[in-house]
Amino acid sequence: MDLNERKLKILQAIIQDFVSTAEPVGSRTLSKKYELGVSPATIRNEMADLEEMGYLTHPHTSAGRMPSQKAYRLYVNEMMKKHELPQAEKDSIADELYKNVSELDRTIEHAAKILSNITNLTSFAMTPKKDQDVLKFINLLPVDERTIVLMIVSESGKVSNLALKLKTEYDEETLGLLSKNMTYAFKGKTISEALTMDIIDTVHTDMKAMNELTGTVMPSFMKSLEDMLNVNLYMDGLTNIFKIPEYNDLDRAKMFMELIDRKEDFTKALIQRDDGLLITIGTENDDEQMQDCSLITATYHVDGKLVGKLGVIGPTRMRYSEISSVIEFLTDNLTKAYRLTGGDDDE
Amino acid sequence: MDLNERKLKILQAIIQDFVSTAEPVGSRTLSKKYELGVSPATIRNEMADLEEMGYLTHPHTSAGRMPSQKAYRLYVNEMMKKHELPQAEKDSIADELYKNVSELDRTIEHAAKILSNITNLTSFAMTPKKDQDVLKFINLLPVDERTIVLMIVSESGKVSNLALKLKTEYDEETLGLLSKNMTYAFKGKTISEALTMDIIDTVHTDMKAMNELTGTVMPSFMKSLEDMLNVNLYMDGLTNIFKIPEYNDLDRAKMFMELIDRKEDFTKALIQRDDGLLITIGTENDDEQMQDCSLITATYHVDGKLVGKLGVIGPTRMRYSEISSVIEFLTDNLTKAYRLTGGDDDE
DNA sequence: GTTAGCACTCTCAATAAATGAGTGCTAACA
DNA sequence: TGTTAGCACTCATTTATTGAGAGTGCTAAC
Repeated sequence: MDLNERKLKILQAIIQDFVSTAEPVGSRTLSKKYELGVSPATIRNEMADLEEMGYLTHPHTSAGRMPSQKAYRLYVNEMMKKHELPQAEKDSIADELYKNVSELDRTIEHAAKILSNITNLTSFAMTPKKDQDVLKFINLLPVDERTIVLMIVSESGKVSNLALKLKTEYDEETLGLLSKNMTYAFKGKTISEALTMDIIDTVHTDMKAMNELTGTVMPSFMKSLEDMLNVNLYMDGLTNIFKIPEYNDLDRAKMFMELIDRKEDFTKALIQRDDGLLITIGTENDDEQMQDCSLITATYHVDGKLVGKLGVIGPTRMRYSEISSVIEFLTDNLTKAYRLTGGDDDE
Repeated sequence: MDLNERKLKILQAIIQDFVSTAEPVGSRTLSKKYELGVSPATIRNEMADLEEMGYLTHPHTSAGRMPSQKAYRLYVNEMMKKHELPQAEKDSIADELYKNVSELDRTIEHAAKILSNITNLTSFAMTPKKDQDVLKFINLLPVDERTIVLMIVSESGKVSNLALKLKTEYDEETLGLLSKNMTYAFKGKTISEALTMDIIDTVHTDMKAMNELTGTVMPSFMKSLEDMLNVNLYMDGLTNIFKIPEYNDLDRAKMFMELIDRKEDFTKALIQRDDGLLITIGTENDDEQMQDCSLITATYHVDGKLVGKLGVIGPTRMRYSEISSVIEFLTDNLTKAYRLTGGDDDE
C-alpha cells in the first residue's frame, strides 16, 4: 500500500489534533475541523489503511484513531517543519537566562527552570562531563595555623576547593613548594589522567616535612578530583505531569515520578545519549520505564569542549517541533555564554 | 468531662492503630486488638466522650473514629515516649552519613536521602544560613594573562570562588596588593556587613591600575558574597508520598507536589521556624497548603554557629516518636562532623 | 473512487440495589 | 452506678443495569 499525498495529509491532521487534545480523533471531527476535501466515509477508509500500515491505533472499536509511535517517528523525520521562535520569545528566554549567569551550576539549574516553564513539561539539565577537563594549577593556601585551603583550577574555569584541617602545624614555605610541585606534575593533564597517576610518587621529594604534608593533602586532592568528575542533574517542572491528561492516573503518575526519582540511573541514561539534538520516542528509549515517554535532548559546550545536556521528558504526544526549537535555542545560548577561551565575556 | 486513665488508654490505642493502618478504627477492632479489659459498648461510650472533647473525629456516622489534630498534639506533648534507636540502626545511619562527608552541600544532600529512606517520607535538608559567617581572607590568583580567580574564605570553612575573565591584561603585583587590601578591609566582617559596606571606597587608592582592577573585580566580589548567602534546599523521597494512603488521591498528591515544587516559599517557611527539634501539626503550620501535613524539623550547627535545618513532611498521621529520634540523631551527627574550630577532624 | 446510510460495538455516566462496618440508644445486669 | 448485650439505623462502597453517545465498518448507490 502506498503512503500517498492524501494519506499523509490525513495522518498529519490526526497527529496535530491528537497532540493538542489528547483525545482519539474520529473521522467526522477530522472532516469538520480540517479542510481535507473529502467526506468522513473516505477518511474512514484511509484511516483503516493507515492503521493497517501501522501508523494509527485504536483504543477500542468505537473510538477514534490515535497516532502510533511509528507515526510520530515519521512526523519527526519527514513532516515536521522547523519551528522558528518568534523574536519576542527569543529575547525573553535570553534575558531570563543571562540574568542569572554566574556559577555554571546555577545557570544550568536556571536553564532547566526556564525550559519547564515554557514547555509545560518536566525538564532536566546536566552539568558537563569533566573527564576531559585539563588541570591548570593547584594551589595550597594558608588559612590559619592548622587550616589550609586546597584549590584546583581547570581549563574550563571550574574551580574546586576544600578547606583542610591538618593534624599538625605546617610551614608556609613547604606549602608553597608543594603547590608548585603539584602544579608542575599535573598541569596539562586531564582529570581522568590525573586520577590514574600514582600521585604520591609523582611529587615525592627528599624532604621529610614535605612528604608528611603530601600524605595529608593527597587523599583530599584525589577526593576533590573525583568530586570534579561528578555530573549534577537538575530537574524542574515535576508537577507539570499532573497537567498532562495521560498522567491523570495515579499509577502512571507514580511510575513517572519513580523514574524521575532514580536520578543516578537517569543521569547515566542521559550521558549515554548521542550528542546534538536527539529525539527518542517510546520504545526507542532503552530504559523500560521510559517506553511510553519521549525524550528530547540537546548538548551545550563549555569552553568548546566539555559537553553538557539539557532536555525534556514527557508523553509521546508532544509538540516535537516547538520544543526542539526551544531546547536548541537554550543550548546554543549556553554554549555562547560559556565560550571561555578567546571570548570577550567578562564573566 | 475528665480525661481519665481509661480514656487516655483508649485514645492512645486509637492513635497507635490509626497511625499504622490509616483506617478509622472501630470499637470492636479496638477491643479485640488491644487489652483494654472492657467491652466494645463501653469503648463506644468513651469514644463518644473523647469525640465531644475534640480528640476524635468521625468521617461519617457509620465509620470508626480517627484522632484529631488535638489528639496528636496531646500525644506529642504528653504521651509520647522518647524512642531510643537501636544501636545497629545508629551505626548504620552514622556509617552511611560519614561515608560521604566532603563538601558540606553534598553531605547535606546525602543526609536528606538517608532520612527519606528510613522514614519513608519526603525529607528535606537546608544548608546553613550564612549571614553571620565571618570573612577570613580574600585572594586574587593569577591563572593566565586575562584570567584570575577570586577566592573568598570564611570562618565556617566555606570557600567561594569564581574565575574572572578580564577585559585587559593585569599585573601580578597590583593583584597581590588588591588581595591584601581587600582582606584587610573585610577580614572579621560578617557577609551581611560586607554587603552593606561601600566596597569601592573601602579599598580606594591613588593607583590608577589598581582602581581599574578594583572596578572589574568588585561586582563579581559582591555577587559572590550574595551567592554565599544563598541557602540551598535539598529534598528527597518525593515519590514516597505515593506510598501513603492519604495521598492515593490525585488531587491531594498534586497539591502536595505543588507545595514541594515551590522551593523558595518552602525554604522561607523553614528558615522562619524555631530552632531545635520542632513538631508542627496540621493547622499549626502557617502555610495554607501545609495545613493537613505535619512537619518535624531539627537544627544542626556548622562551626558551632551557623544554623541549618533538616526534617520531614508528611501526613498528620505519622510516627512522631521514631521519626523525631532519627532526625535528632542525624542533626547531632552533622553538628559533630562540622565542628570546625578546635576539632580534631582532618576533613 | 467517493459517499450516504445504517447496524453494530464499546465506553462512559447515571441510577439502583445489595453489602457491610460501625454507631447510638435502650434495657437488662452486677 | 457503671457495664454490657442487642438491635435498629446510617452511610460509604461495591456491583449490576441501563441508556446515551461517539465512532466504526460495511453495503449499496452515485
